[in-house]
Amino acid sequence: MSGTSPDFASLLRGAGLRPTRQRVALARVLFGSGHRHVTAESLHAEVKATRIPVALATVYNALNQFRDAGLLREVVVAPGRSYFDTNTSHHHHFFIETDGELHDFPSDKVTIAGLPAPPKGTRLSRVDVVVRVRR
Amino acid sequence: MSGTSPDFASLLRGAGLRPTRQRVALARVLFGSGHRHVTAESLHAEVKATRIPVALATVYNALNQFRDAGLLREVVVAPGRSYFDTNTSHHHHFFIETDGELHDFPSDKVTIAGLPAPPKGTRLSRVDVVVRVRR
DNA sequence: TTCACTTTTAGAATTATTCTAAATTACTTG
DNA sequence: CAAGTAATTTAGAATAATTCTAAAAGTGAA
Ligand SMILES: [Mn+2]
Ligand SMILES: [Mn+2]
Ligand SMILES: [Zn+2]
Ligand SMILES: [Zn+2]
Repeated sequence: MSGTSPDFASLLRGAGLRPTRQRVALARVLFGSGHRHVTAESLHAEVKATRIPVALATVYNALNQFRDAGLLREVVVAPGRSYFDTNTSHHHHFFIETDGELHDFPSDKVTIAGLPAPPKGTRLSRVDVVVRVRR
Repeated sequence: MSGTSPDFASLLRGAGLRPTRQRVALARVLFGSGHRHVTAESLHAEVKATRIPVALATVYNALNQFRDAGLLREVVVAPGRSYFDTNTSHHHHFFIETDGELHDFPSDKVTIAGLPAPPKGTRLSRVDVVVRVRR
């Protein structure tokens, strides 16, 4: 039978990370369903609800490692908190300022024309578009 | 004779803020020359160098007040620190990730087409474009 | 001048995040 | 499988940015 449940251990190994109990639990929550935007705190709460013990420091460690491995990207839209995004493909965001929610929107319909060239001695890293809205 | 030095007291009064010694000193540094992107720490250092005593808490207070009054806008591009921008007109930013520098670029040459409509029940607040580059 | 507010300030508090050093766990090898 | 070693987790301390508190100082109206 073909695998219906994704293999998080392999995902982690492929990223050069040992598939420990807590990394697998975190990966399951992060990558088990559709794309997610989480904070360290929110992810910590979700995984604890899963009855697997994880320290908040481990969540921070894992998020940083997952990001460094390219499994996540970090999005900074509000002062004082980082969001981690399971959607690593090219896309942009709505940020609902009134309640701190982030929503994706695809970049393929969006055209940005007329961007100036990067300053001398620099290479383009990424173009972020954040559409801020309020209720 | 026509005033060659801008009148920061009036600027502050016009914003509904008393022109105290420290607010005037802060305004002078912020608005006395071309557009600036400062952090609370960097502004604090600059004003202290001017021999006017200011507490860091006062700098935070003033930056928040100036922003609320529309004299500044706040820009969040990196986790854990806020930049305050004296350019309140519509424009976008280069962010040099390797050294934390922010540079303006005018929005009038930039065209963003195909943005989806704001989610139901929300109003557009602002569209931020950040071009991230590294050395 | 006086007086009622505002503002400033030092230092404590808060929040998000990272660090430390010790305990535990994962993988390798025998 | 049993060790051994290196990687990981963890509780709690430490840091960094920012806000709060309550008391002292300053501002401007009268
Ligand atoms: Mn980080
Ligand atoms: Mn703020
Ligand atoms: Zn996203
Ligand atoms: Zn700017």
